[in-house]
Amino acid sequence: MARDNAQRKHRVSMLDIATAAHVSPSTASRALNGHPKVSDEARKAVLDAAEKLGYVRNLGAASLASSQSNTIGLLIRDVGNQFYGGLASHVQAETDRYGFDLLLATGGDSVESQMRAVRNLLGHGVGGIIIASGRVAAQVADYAAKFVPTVVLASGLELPSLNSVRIDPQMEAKLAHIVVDHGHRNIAVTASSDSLASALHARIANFLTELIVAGAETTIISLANDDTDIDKKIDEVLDSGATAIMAGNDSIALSVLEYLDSAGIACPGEVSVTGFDGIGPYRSSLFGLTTVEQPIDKLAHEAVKLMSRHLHDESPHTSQVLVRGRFIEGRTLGSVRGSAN
Amino acid sequence: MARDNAQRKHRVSMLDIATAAHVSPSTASRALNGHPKVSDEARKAVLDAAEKLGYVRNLGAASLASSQSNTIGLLIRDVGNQFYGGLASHVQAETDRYGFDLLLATGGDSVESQMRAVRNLLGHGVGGIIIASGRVAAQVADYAAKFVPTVVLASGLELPSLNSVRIDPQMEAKLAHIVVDHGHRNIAVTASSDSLASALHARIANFLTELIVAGAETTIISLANDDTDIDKKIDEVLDSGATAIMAGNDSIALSVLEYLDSAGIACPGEVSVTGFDGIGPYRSSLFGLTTVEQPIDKLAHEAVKLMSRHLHDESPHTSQVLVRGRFIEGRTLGSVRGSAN
DNA sequence: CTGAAAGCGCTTACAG
DNA sequence: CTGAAAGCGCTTACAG
Repeated sequence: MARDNAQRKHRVSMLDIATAAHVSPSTASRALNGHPKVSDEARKAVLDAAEKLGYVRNLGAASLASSQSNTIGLLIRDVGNQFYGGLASHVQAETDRYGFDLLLATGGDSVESQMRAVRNLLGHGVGGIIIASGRVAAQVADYAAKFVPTVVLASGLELPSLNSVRIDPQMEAKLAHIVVDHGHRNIAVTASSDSLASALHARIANFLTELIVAGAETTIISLANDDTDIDKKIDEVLDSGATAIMAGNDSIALSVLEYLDSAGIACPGEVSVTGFDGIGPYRSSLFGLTTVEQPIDKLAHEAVKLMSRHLHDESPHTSQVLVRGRFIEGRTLGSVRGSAN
Repeated sequence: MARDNAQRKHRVSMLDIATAAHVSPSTASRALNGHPKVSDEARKAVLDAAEKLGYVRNLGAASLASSQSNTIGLLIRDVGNQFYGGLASHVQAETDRYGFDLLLATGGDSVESQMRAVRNLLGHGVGGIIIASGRVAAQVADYAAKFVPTVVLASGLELPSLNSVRIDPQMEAKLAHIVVDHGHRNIAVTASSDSLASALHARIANFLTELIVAGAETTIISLANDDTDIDKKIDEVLDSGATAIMAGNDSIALSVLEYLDSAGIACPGEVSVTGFDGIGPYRSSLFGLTTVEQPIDKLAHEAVKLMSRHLHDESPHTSQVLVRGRFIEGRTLGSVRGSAN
């Protein structure tokens, strides 16, 4: 209680507690790690001493000595992004359940910064890495996989050499199909000009494939990262006769809705809009956005489960897991005038 | 390129690169750390070898040996929360600028889980800890501060013994004042029944103080964490004559707006609503929410700056930094009928 | 400018 | 069940 406050220098070490508990460092270590072959006496003495002295285990030293690690790293592109932030939150919950410690690192948009983040995680001795980002370069994932078990989560990357967990592409096809079923035959799809945006690219590709197969005419709205030009581009596709806009995600859909609102263009009266992700405020009934909900809880669950298997078993084969999403019926998708619903 | 893929066991160590570069480990270490007193020859040889061999420095071992650390830890309650997620993202950007590595840990709602997160960070040898959470127990912050420099960010905690950075409470007062200026005299304020929600508590207290001083009548809407009962509570305060509801943050404000919308109660016609935070989709013109924008970029900037000072200087005194926010005029705050605006 | 040596805090065969 | 000892990968006075 009444301790000097400038004494944050000397951290109490395992040796300190071994001494206090009158046992050897070996026994202290074993007791602290819940090793079975320790007498109850010894265990209690050690645990009490640790508690009393406020011991904090030096994880770096521990994993150095054991060349094992109980902590897994999560590389996230941007926790400021509602979807990935939510995903991270669920991954946290899952690793908790499994008893792993979680270390998050965020890697910006460049390959370089992602590499740095991975190296940072690796440097801290994580036993495995989960990469949750719509913008991973395959090269970053490959690099990580060279060192520790790696699973790529909710990204567009799906190489046979990589473990991955993502939403079933069926959902993307299904959404496209639903739009067509509403009578739309001229449909604009937003695309990203960012080469790293693999999740978006994969999604758009799935949309387009389905639309084309269904015989719809498609237009692409190419968006840069912070596109301020979106208004003009929307006007253009509208002029060219598009009756629906399928946005790559809810955030983009929201930008579209905002523009339509400001321009006095009725939605879905004049043009329908769909999103993707279905997370947080984007789900608000006030928006009424027609979208697909990505099951971030299940995605996180599968990712950690897969990681756990790789950490424990020797199963050296990689796997690609798909989880189902859910269609959210909103008010922004309407039927084309004069068509059957 | 064509390496065996099962060989992820042996990581290349500094010794490997020292050998490859024909120098001693000492020199290798110095070269890698950018130590000035190394010949250009040696430095180049080492750096080349490191690059070629794909060296990843073991940060744990490094900080173990030097008892120093260049990485700082960020404890975040929930990155799934738009505000804290965004804040984390900015903190990341700032630590990058300063050349720190960042490790994130998320601590759930309980003191216990927060403690665990802090211990985890500490165990990984971080040199300092930033706690960004609206729900920190003072005890957690105190604990962290016992070991490393600690700054509490955007929380309600503001003890003289703790470094803190938060939005100027003036902004909270100002918002309350603006509401009164719109002629409202009977105002409901949402409050949280969660004892850990210090940021919310501080905010509510500031609202109430200002409202009471301004002579308004106030009612408190007490909300549990996942309150499903919010509808009834809103009805009650409306029945009792409230003409405005000041929500503790935008997310709560959104819930209120959704209910009003579903119940067909006009906003701001029959009742005005304000939020707080002003981040991301909550800022959408489609909501038109009247709120206050927290300057997360500045908050992050000040927090990291403060941390940096504590890491480098010896300045042992703690400081409390306040940054200004910005009032966002939306459409959800209206004037009371028959009052001056 | 460079190396040999000791040590950071832990774990883990190895021998009791 | 327990301890002495060696070693994990690094850094840093200390002596050249």
